[in-house]
Amino acid sequence: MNDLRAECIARLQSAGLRPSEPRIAVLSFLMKHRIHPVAETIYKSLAPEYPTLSRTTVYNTLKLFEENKIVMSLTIEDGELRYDINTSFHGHFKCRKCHSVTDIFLDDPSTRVPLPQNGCKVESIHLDFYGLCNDCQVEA
Amino acid sequence: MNDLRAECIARLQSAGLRPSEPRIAVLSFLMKHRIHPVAETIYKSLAPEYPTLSRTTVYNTLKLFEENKIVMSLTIEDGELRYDINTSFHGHFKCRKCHSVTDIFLDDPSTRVPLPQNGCKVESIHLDFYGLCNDCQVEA
DNA sequence: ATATTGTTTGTAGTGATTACAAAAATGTAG
DNA sequence: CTACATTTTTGTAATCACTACAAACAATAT
Repeated sequence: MNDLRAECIARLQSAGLRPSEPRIAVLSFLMKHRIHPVAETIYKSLAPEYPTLSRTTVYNTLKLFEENKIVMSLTIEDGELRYDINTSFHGHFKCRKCHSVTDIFLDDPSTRVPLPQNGCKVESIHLDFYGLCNDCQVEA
Repeated sequence: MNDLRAECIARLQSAGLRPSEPRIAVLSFLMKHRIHPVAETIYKSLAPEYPTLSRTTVYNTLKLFEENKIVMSLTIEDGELRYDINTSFHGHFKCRKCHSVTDIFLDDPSTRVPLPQNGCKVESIHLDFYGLCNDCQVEA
């Protein structure tokens, strides 16, 4: 179980960030639970184990991670900023019933996602799908 | 200039909505200015001509339009819900400098956008590009 | 040890959106 | 036309995610 912790520490250090307890905790959560959580989810999950942890710290830490390319943020739906530990290009699917967000991996995204042909300089791409996930189709 | 007004009225009626003045005004704005505006932009723009118009009415009207498939909403960036009068599938480009949002049309989206292969039922797709638009590259 | 810098915390604020209930407008039945 | 019902609009207050800020705390350097 300390493999994860050690990996998080190494990852923080190689990004030039001090491996403080809150940072390790947030990063561990993201590594362990690949659910594209919002800040509040992380805070609620960590609060019991880290009683002094502040909501603000979670927000700050996530922003710091994003600036340092440790995570990327997702704006799949308005009013909730989600975070993804996987920074390589892939799509996302959000279920309108259970609200879960899952990764959609594409074999060769560079050839399959059409790019704008109007001369603008594309720096990042978001591909989001909405609908009903496997589980929710059954009960729908 | 009354062509637009007449068209808006017809469009509202065919959606089963009463063509009230605020509804015509909001719809006309969306038809005329294809800038994917947020509610506030529409409100600020219409307020001078319709002094009694309420911000709430703009929000309500946009939500009503969306429910009736007259517009679609875009969550390109968190904290701002934009509205698009073009409900057919196309992508969007948002410039990080001037914040403008432009349409990206794709020749044959169904064949070019990769779909999830995991059995989930896709009901809508959002394809968003971020970067520098033509104009902003020059001054960058 | 002390100064300096970096990190965390709690509170208060912001800004977009929504809830709600009253007021106004519109439609309908007698 | 008039009275009543329904729909639409309005303004205020509330909500919710997020951020600003400054104090408290921790780590590191001199």
